[in-house]
Amino acid sequence: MPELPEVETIRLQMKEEIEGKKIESTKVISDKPLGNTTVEEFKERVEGAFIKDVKRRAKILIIKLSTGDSLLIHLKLTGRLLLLRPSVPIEKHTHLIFNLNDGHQLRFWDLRRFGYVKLVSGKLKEVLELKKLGPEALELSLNEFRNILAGKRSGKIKSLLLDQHFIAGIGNIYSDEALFYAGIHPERNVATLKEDEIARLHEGIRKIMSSAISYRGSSMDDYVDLFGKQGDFVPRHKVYRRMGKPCKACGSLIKRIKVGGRSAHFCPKCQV
DNA sequence: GTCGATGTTATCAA
DNA sequence: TTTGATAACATCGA
Repeated sequence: MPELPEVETIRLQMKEEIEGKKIESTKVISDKPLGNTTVEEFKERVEGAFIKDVKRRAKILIIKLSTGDSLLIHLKLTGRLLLLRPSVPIEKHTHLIFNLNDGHQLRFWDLRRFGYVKLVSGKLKEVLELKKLGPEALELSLNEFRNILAGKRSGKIKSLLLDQHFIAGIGNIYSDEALFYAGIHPERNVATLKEDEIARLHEGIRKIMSSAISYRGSSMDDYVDLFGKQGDFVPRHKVYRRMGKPCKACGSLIKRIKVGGRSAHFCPKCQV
C-alpha cells in the first residue's frame, strides 16, 4: 500500500541509483502493466533511452527519459520496484525488467496486478491522471488547506483526505494517523471542523508523512523499498491496524469502523 | 472449498 | 452534484 511516503522513499533511492543510467534492453513478462501501449512500441521507445530524472506526483512515479518520453509508474496496492543483480532469480509476479548499462536490473513486481508502467509522450501537463490531482499534501500551506476545506459543504473528513482530487498523496494509513494526531473522529463532517482542528490536521499531515519518509515508509504487507528492505515506520503507528490494542496516549482500546467503504482506525477517547 | 479482508482508483448507478 | 458500490486481481486466514 504505497502512499506518498513510500513512493517518495523509492523515488529518492531511484534518483541516487539509476539517474543518468541507460536502459539497454527490457523484458516484458506481462504486458498488462503497459496499458494501451503494445510491447513492440514500448521496447522501441524505451530501449536505448537514458534516465534523465525521477520525479513524483502524489503516488505516481515519473521517470523522465532522454527521448522526451516519460514512464508513469503507479504501484497501487502491491507494486514493487526493485534494483537487483541479474543473477537474482526472477520471482513470481515479476512483470517487467529493465536492464541498465551498469549491470543492474530494475524490476517491476506486482502481486495483485493493479499497478501500471505507462509510457507517455510529450507534455505531462496534458496527462489526464496527473491533471486531475489535487495539490500535493506536503506542499500545501495552511491557508490553502483551509480554502479547499471551505469549498466543501459536507462529507466525512476521512473520505475527503483519501480523495486524490482534493489532496494528493494521502492513503488509508496516513489519513488515520493524521486524524489521530489532530484528535478528530474520522466521521466528522468537514463543515463542523473548527479553526484549531484544521490547523492541527494540516500540521499532522505534514509531520507524520515527513517522519514516515525519514523512516523509509510503512511496511504493512507488500511494501518494500528499492533494495527490497522493509520500511521502519509501522512501530510508530498510533492507530492504523491497531484495533483492540491500547491507545498509546490514553490506554483506551483502538477501534476500527468502515467509513466510505474503507477501514478507519481511531481512539474513541482521543478522537471525539 | 468458500468467504471476507486487504486498499487504490476508474467507472457506473442511484 | 455527490455519494456509494463495484471491479480490476491474488493471497491469506478463518
